[in-house]
Amino acid sequence: MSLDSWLTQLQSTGCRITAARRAVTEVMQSTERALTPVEVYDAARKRDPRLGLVTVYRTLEKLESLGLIQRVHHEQGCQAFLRAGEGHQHLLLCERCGRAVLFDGDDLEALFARVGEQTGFEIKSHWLQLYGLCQDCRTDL
Amino acid sequence: MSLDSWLTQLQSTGCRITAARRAVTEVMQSTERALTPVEVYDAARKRDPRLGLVTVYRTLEKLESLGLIQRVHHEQGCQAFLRAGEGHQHLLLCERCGRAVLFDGDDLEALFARVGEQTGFEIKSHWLQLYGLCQDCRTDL
DNA sequence: CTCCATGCAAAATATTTGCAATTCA
DNA sequence: TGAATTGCAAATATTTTGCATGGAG
Repeated sequence: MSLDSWLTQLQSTGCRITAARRAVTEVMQSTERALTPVEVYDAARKRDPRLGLVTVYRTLEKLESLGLIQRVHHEQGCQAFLRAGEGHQHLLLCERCGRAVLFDGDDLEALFARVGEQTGFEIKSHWLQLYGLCQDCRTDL
Repeated sequence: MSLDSWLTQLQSTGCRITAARRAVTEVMQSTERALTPVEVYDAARKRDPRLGLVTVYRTLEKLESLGLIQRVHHEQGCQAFLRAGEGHQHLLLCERCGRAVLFDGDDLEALFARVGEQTGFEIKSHWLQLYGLCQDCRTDL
């Protein structure tokens, strides 16, 4: 997914393309790690120095509602955002460097069926995140 | 796990058993839903009207560090707490009434092995929550 | 009697809202 | 041009900290 694709999607929902949105979008598009609003703010100000933190919040909200970015949940906090996966993808996060990787998790259906049966619940959605050490950090210790 | 068991565990780490801790513990022990600090505060004040919100925060922190309660993550927020599962248990939450159920998730090992192999990560831990409708809410719609 | 624990008030964070000025289309 | 967007300041919400008092052991 390219920058233009994200901007086009923003535009197609009636948004105008501004310097602020372009800066935030570029940052979120290119990061390997989940970023907090303030981190996005700091990074995006290098592209658009007039950018305000409030606009970062508003733009992140917009990108999230379009499904282009997702919130990443962590022990230490749940304010960080990352580009979203496509389809049934889940997050794998490096505990040391923060790098995030998406992986497919199609083979969870059997588990859901079993749990649904055992509990009487109708399973609607799920949420899975894995934590570990990425290849670089493993060899780097 | 009984109330006394939780209090004993608190005591064994050097904590004194006070009215405040007893009230918060009783609330967390008996709830079917994840509760925010303020919800705990409101419920626990019925048992100990002099209780302050700050003490609720401090007691929840203590219970969490003992592994007796866990934080529950939600789209709407991640401040709610619930009793913790034992062993490899995960959360199943009803989207309508909030009821929480724990289920075993031992059969995720194969998935982790596959993902580890594909990504080069050494998987250390994971985090899974399911969402759906509980039996009551299904028939109740 | 001795500390640990408490509640209050205030500080520190994090996020949202109101609004006049700006700017994209 | 005109409505959407912005940044600022201020309001809210959430969580943490300092400190004098109170209470468990």
